[in-house]
Amino acid sequence: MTPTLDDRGAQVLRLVVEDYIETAEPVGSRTISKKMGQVLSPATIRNIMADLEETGYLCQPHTSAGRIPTGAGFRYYINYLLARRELARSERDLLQKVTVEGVSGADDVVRHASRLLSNLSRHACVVVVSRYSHQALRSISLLRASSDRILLVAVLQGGWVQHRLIEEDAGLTTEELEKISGYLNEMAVGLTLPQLRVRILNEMRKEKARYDRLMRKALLLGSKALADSVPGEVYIEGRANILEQPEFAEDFQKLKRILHAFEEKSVILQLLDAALESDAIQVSIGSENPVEGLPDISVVASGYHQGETAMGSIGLIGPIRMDYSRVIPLVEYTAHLLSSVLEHR
Amino acid sequence: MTPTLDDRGAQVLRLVVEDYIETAEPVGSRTISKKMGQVLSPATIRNIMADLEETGYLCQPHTSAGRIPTGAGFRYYINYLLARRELARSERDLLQKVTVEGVSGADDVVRHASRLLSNLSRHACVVVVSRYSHQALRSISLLRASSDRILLVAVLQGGWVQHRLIEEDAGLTTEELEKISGYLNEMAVGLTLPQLRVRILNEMRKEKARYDRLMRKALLLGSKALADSVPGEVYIEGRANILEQPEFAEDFQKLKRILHAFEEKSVILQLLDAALESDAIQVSIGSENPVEGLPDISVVASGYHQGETAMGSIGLIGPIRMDYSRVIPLVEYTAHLLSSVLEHR
DNA sequence: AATTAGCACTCGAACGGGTAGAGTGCTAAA
DNA sequence: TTTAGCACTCTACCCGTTCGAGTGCTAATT
Repeated sequence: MTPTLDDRGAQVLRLVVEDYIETAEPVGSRTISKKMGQVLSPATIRNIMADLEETGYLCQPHTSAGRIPTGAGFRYYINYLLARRELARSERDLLQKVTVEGVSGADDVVRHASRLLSNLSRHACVVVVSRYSHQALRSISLLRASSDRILLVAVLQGGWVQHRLIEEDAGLTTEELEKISGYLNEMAVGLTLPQLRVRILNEMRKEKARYDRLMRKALLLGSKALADSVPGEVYIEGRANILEQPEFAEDFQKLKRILHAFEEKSVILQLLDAALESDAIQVSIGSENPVEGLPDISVVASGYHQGETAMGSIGLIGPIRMDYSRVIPLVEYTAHLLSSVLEHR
Repeated sequence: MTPTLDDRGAQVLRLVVEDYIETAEPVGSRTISKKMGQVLSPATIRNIMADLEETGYLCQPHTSAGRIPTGAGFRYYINYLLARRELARSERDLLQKVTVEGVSGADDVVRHASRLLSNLSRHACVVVVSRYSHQALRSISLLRASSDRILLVAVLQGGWVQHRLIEEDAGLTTEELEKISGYLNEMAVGLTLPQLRVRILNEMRKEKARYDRLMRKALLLGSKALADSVPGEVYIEGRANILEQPEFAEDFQKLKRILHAFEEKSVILQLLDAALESDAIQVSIGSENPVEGLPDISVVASGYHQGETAMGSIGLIGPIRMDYSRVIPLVEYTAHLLSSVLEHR
């Protein structure tokens, strides 16, 4: 599929991409010639660049400017030319420390990781926790919250806690509540929330004929609590990093589109969707990303999991001109870290 | 203190402010003359405006431009000249509906309100929930979260739920846990979280001499859970509205400062701090606000409460040139709404 | 056959002058 | 006290010029 380049072409492409990542300016033949130690003259480079332009890897913003990489150029770079710059020991330690230390719930873990990742990368970091619903239940408890409200607390496999208030007028005594709790627990443990929901609906059909008032109550409360599906959470840290990118500072329209996107949970979810199920890094460059109307950003994301279950994804959002050689190892490491920290919860 | 203006001066000031709020452009004498139905000629208006400039209510960005109001000008306008534009019935209904409907926890209530308020006002809306710690406890429960973690769930007066995971290696049985729960509950009910903390520390001192193992455990767990103070929450909705303001679209530096501020919880807390204790609307104009380095924004905020307890504040953040006549009633109504909705939780 | 020097060409950014227009302040008349 | 009149000021905008970076092409060189 992708046309393969000869060595020289590849090297020039690599240098152009890397220079452009660094400067955000079109790259000229002279610059590349210098970077190669003047093994080839600017004129030769020009010929090579003209070829690269024909192949679709480079383009010119206008006739008398240098070249900038196209989406395809970046794609080729990432697929074949990228030299990963692994994290420094100190960075790994920092991430590890911050992620583990002084945080209690699994929610805190991902938030801390996100914050730090955005700081280290100087890009906006997004974490999606979408798969509460894939985690098995460890326990369910019902607590009285007020005279007409009951609090259902669900502890999931691995540190996630969900709670929900249910309206409930029939004055249940503490003992009854405990009994109901017990019923629900018996049904629930080991199931996921959606599975529990289905089970409750089934039981309700059977139960109609039966007599146990409390069991009926248990089913009713359970079905109320699970009526709406479990929402995912989206945390975004370091949005303001977007402002530091010259391409967005100069083009206000692009900036607006991006910052608007950050306000819409659904858009963010779409952007990171591809990474959800996979443990491998997903990179979507510019118009490759699944959201129409955001052709100017790249997303580098990876799923993270808890035991066998995919739990969500973490990713960076920045300009197409991201420093992939650094950003990819960063995201990768953080995702692995999350997975391993969460495993022991 | 504040110099009082004669009728004409006040009217001109009012018209200048209102025109400037609308257009974001310096206002000329001709415009004002027209707005007054040409009762006075531009030349006269110029004299009046020159007076207003001397008094410090207006200023000129440069010699041959119209006038724009100073901070003091806005302050005078808000204190003495503002004509409130009350909300339409439909808006009140909408706010009421969205705030009450389909939400369960008190947290949801404020978030929904915030979102809607930002939409109605077209400004960024901030809600602070800082006073969990002022709410009395209704109940405390301990649940086993995993083999080495216990989940403490605290239900506060009025729909707020706090939970925290505590590391705990000594394998406690369910019965023991229940008993400990009971101990804590006895101590806790009716106290606020900080009060409970103090009480636990006191009891610990006394308890040292005594013998009850479970009671000691209860105190230990309680003190662990309450070690760090209760954090407040800050929700920001509609940040992107800032981008629609011409003054920020044109001045990138200002924009950056504001969006950076949104990333720092502490800055936001400072901005809304004055509103916390008070039920009355607080307006801080430009450099009046307590945060250095944000002289270009105004904050219109009000506290909201639950029963007798101040719970937090809700406010709008926008350019100095906000439409106060509309924004003030909006915030006021929403804050009252929050207070009344939360009261019945 | 590949490379390169040389050169004409193109385009954008930066600079400067000139103009139009909005708005002012001042003065003198009403 | 108000206002008409007028000179003045300043900005925004347009336009032409220049400068420089970078190109493509061609012909000479290796």
